[in-house]
Amino acid sequence: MISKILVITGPTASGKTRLAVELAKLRDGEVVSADSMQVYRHMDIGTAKPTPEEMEGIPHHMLDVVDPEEDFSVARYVEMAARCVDDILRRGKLPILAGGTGLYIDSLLTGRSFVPVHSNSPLRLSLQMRAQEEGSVKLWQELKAVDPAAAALLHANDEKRIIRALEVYLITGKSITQYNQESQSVPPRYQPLTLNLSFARREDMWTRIDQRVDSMIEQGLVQEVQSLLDRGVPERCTAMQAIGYKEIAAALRTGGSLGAAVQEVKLHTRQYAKRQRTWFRRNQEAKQLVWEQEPDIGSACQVSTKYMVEFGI
RNA sequence: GGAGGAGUUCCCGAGUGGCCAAAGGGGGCAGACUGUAAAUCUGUUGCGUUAGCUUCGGUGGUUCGAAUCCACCCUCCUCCA
Repeated sequence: MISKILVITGPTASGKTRLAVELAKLRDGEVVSADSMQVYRHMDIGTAKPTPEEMEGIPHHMLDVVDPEEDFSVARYVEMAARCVDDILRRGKLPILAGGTGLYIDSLLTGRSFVPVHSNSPLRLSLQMRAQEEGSVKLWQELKAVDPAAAALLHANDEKRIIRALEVYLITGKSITQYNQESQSVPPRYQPLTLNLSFARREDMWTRIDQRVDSMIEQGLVQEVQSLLDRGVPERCTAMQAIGYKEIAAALRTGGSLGAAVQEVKLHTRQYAKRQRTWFRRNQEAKQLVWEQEPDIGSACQVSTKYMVEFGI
């Protein structure tokens, strides 16, 4: 018997957090965040992490689970989040998985397993250096020799994935294609009712994004970034790649214009939202909640409740 | 008023007689995505289904042929008054 859970997806600033809390209140649920950046401590403003007030007493999981300088990855996410979800289920409550990181959500739901090769091996470093010097095409050709199926799926410029595929083979002697096939045969871990939020017109989404970025600045995003830097968090670590952090950190380092950095943050956020939309759009099963102009949580709750009853949660 | 310089496709910016619907970058749009995923990568981007049509500030020339040459006009910038 596969447990049913509620999943809320959608691009950034589409109202996932608020809807999750409202539905949690209505159905005695707890929220499990599916966000690759909200997992980091001390990164609150720029990740739009729900505040205690916004949580309204609803327990939230998978927030603040690692320090910014720590390594984190999908594999760790799935492991930790699954534990949270199972625990919520065990306590007879409804798990509400809410977030914008498509890979994390899909990986958790499908029960996908990951190749037990850590991504910070010395081998990876040397492959990265070789990619710099010899070009990723060279590595792609090597991959093609040992794992033609993987090479066929990857573009010769897709350095990161080529390196991953290659390191898996070199370390385990087994191709990533084989691992992936095994992973696909695993039955899904949960049965989701997915609510996907989106805006009817992208201009409305852009407006909201701009407003959100402006308000992050007002709330002190610059200081938050500064304190991360003061803390010694290196600019190249994953956490500092987050939109809103990398741009401002760069401006602080170079003495560049903060105003220009803010413009960049807005642009990058829009582009990110676009990618999220692409990811979530391919889920044909998802129930679509489309905002006419702004998120209308009230009516979304009603519609969602109906879906939930149909679905049996 | 005088002397120079510049106006290119959504933006920046190359292009100085044919190989130019026009490099490159940005942005947009579309897509991919199995241990960095807020990352990374790909395709596409004047109109038309094709023939072809309409573009490079404007108008008119030169030429078999012009974004590229000439004339005048308009706008902007710099310098001298």
